[in-house]
Amino acid sequence: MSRQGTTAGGAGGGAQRRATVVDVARLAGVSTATVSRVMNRNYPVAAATRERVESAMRELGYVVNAHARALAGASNRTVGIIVSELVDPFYAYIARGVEREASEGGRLCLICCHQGDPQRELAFIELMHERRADAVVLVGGSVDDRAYKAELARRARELDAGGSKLVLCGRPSLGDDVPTVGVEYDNEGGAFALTDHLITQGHERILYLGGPPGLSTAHDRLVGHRRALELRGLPRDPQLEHPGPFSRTFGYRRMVELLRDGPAFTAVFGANDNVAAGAAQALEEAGVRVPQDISLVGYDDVPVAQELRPRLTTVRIPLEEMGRQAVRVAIGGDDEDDWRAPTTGTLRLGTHIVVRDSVARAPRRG
Amino acid sequence: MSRQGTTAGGAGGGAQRRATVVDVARLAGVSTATVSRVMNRNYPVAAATRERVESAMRELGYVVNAHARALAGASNRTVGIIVSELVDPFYAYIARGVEREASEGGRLCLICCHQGDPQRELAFIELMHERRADAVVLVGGSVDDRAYKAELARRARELDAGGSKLVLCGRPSLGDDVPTVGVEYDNEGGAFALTDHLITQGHERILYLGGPPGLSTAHDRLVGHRRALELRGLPRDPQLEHPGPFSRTFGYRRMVELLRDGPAFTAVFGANDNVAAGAAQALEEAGVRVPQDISLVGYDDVPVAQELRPRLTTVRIPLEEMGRQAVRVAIGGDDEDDWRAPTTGTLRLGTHIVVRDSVARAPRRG
DNA sequence: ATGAAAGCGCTAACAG
DNA sequence: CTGTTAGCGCTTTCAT
Repeated sequence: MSRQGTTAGGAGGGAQRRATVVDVARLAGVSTATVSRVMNRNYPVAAATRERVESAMRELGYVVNAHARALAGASNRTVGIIVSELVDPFYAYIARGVEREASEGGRLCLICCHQGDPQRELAFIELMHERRADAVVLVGGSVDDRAYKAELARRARELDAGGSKLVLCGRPSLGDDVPTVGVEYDNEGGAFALTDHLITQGHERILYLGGPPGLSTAHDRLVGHRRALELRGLPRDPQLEHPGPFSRTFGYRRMVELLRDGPAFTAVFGANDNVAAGAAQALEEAGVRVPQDISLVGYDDVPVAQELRPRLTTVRIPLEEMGRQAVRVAIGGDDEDDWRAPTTGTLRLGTHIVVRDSVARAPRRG
Repeated sequence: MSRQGTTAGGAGGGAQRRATVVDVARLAGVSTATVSRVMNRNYPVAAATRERVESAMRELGYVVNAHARALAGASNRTVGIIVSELVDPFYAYIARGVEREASEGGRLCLICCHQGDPQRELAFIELMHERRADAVVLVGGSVDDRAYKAELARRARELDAGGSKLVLCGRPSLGDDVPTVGVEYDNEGGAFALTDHLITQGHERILYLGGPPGLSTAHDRLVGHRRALELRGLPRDPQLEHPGPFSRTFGYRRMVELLRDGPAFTAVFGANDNVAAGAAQALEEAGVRVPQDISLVGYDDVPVAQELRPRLTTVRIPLEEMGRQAVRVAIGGDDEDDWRAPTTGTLRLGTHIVVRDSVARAPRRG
């Protein structure tokens, strides 16, 4: 394992001193200002000089220090994304939108997963603020807790005071007096449409499964569901509402229990596709046919919806687009002058039902 | 839109001057050194003083500037992840491992997707180097191109010279003289085992579908497949090998074509689960039963493998664990002294077949 | 077209 | 226990 520092750049392993502008300047026989100018191409430099500087940089293996650069004034070209779980397609697609939009704007993304813990979420916002991210995108529903919201508002103000923006992506605003921007989609309306679709097919007893109580997304969907019931004059039976995690596992387990000793129903509304997928598995294992015996719907239209057999009827959300808009709405109106960028603007994206094969007319009542 | 610095921190919208250590120090009536000490808790400070400083920080809405901190010496506590696609579960699970391990070590992750473009990948490595990431994790197979590899080696050396590490996660080493660390799993062996499993079940004509030619992962899997064939004395029919993207779409389309006018076969080996999922759909639509008529296997054991009906027999890779090890192997032996951390160590993780329901004995030959 | 020098905000010796 | 001070590497006026 012998090693002999032959190459410029050092012999590896330790933290040798990296080349700096000063080194480059010296080697090229110019001033540091000139080096800076050739890097940033924002000022005329003689071709010959540029040539020498660039070759010096190459020879030294020079790589500019982004921290020094950020400190000296330039934006650090970073946007932060905070999600609860990276492997969940719902978040993954939004994150992809954020990443692509950021990347196209020459920015890099800081990402982190709080795994459903509001405290971690808050801590991550702080970390990204320390890094002076141009924007911090908070993805997904938020918990309904007074102290938490107050803390969030405080962070939003701090961020704003420094010229950054807190972006609420898929969650309600914190109030007009809190400087945030947002990108939303319609949870209430989508759920309403879905339940209405079910009712139209003759379903009157619809099992509602999943959605953490206290999470904004879950709350809105449930409200939409109830509104549809009400509008059609159907009773709301608490026995049919089963809040819980947005997870496949929950959908599966609860469905198994309910199949064993639950109330009667002809359709199942999974609060998201994951829950519906879990329910589908339980139904399958119990020998219940979808949609002949029981109809099933989900929400989000993530890939699993098309993977399921029968394919799942669900609500499509423009996930990736939301991610893109999140950074656009935060960055777009921020460096362009102070062009009256709405400090508290909220963009609302549309959703729509995707009818596939998991819903049929309700069986004749016994 | 008048603004009147009423609140500490300003009234929002623009880039007000943020509070700095100097401001805090002044307000608390101490020196900046003391402020630094209370923040870092790395040096004794009188309780009363600390109290005053902390309250000053609160009052000013002070948030430390990570760039200044990084510049002044401390590590910036960042690890970079470079994947080709965030929403692909293969990458998502590895990324999750990286993120969790990093997060547990108090680090934040920079992430980016090159979408299969080696040039973008290289560019991102540079960007992360500029940010002085402690480690840059390159995830997934690499293209077999001389110039590309040389460039990668150069970047690895630069990174190493600065005390960072390039981590090769799921791709071959660049050679003993290139300072990288790596975490691998066995592509060749897993494919060998899978094909052998198929042969044991009486299959002699196995269609091999997908895997971009020139991508290391794809190459190794194909080699394993061929070796199993050879070892059992089965002929290798070029007609049965159909390289292509690692995508569901490719699996579907090519399967459709092959079903129409391809050679005879009794089993399909999808180079990964995505391809297998696509093939499964084509098979289903063509009325071909799996596994009675045709057996099907995949690789990776991502969630879709369990979603498919019948459930897919595949090879399990410890995806998340690979991600965790990637940062461990890069960070672990780096700040602990210069404890002869192997500069070019490669960790190899095990894989194993997961037998589910998509393989049956080959139908009697007609 | 190029150079000199003043910071950016923080940490880390080194003194008290 | 606390203050002073010298950088860290880069950008950016202001000169030349």
